[in-house]
Amino acid sequence: MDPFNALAEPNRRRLLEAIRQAPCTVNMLVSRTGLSQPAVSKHLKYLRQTNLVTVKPDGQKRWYELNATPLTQIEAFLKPYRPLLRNRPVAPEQPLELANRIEKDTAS
Amino acid sequence: MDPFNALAEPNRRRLLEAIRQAPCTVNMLVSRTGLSQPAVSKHLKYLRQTNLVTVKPDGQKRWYELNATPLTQIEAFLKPYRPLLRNRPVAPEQPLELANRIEKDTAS
DNA sequence: TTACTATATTCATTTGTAGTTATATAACTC
DNA sequence: GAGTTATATAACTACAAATGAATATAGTAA
Repeated sequence: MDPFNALAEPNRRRLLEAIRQAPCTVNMLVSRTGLSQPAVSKHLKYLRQTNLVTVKPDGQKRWYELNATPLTQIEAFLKPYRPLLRNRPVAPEQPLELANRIEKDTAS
Repeated sequence: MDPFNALAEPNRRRLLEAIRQAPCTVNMLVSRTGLSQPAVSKHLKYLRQTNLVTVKPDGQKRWYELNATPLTQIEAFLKPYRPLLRNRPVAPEQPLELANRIEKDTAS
C-alpha cells in the first residue's frame, strides 16, 4: 500500500479530509462519516501504514493527526502534468455510461 | 474506476508517463514497459474509461494520447494540502517494515 | 483468398481489500 | 472487583482487479 493506493478509496479521502481540518479520534470519524467503527479503524490502519496519519494516545482515546509528507510523492508525479491543467475547472466525474459509449464508438 | 484508482496502479502511472511525453501506440508501450501486450491493452482500457487517454486509430495502429482533464479531480483534492508541502523534498517510499514497526510501537 | 501485423477481449486463477459481525484489549468509572 | 467506553483485531463474505494464456478482431499486404 502506497499513498496512491491509500487515496484511491473514497472513504479514506473523506477520513483524511476530516483529519486535515483538525485532529480526530476514531469515534469522531465514525460519527462524521457514518462508517462503522471497525471500518474506520481498518482504513486508519492503511493511513498509518502509508504514514499519512500519526496517532497520539490520550487515555482511552487516540488522536489521529495528518502527516502530509507522503503526499509529496503524488505531487511529484503530478508536477509534469500541472502545466496542462492551469486554471482548468475541476472535471466532473466521468459517468460510466459515457466512458463505455466512447469506448464502443472508437472501437467501431 | 476513477482517476484516483487509475493512478493507484504503478504500471498505469508508467504508461501515462510515456503517453504524456508523446502519443504512443500499444506496441511502443509494450516495448517501453516490458509488460505483455494484453496487459498493456487492459491497463489502457482503464485509462480510457477514466478518460485519461484518448485513441486515434491510424490504420492498424492506435495512437494513445494524454487527456489531462481528469487530473483536475486529483488537483482539487490536493489543493488544501499543498500549503503543507511547500518546498518539501519528495518523501522516500515508506519501507513496509518501518510502517509495521511504528504501528507495533505505538500500540504497545 | 491467405498470411501477417496490431490490438482487443475472453477465460481462469489469484490476490487484495471493503464491509460486517463478533471478539479482544485497554483505559476509565463506580 | 464489575460495568462501560474507546479502539483494534479476527474471521468471514463478497467483489474488484491483477495476471497470464489463449483467442478474437481488424487492418494490411501479397
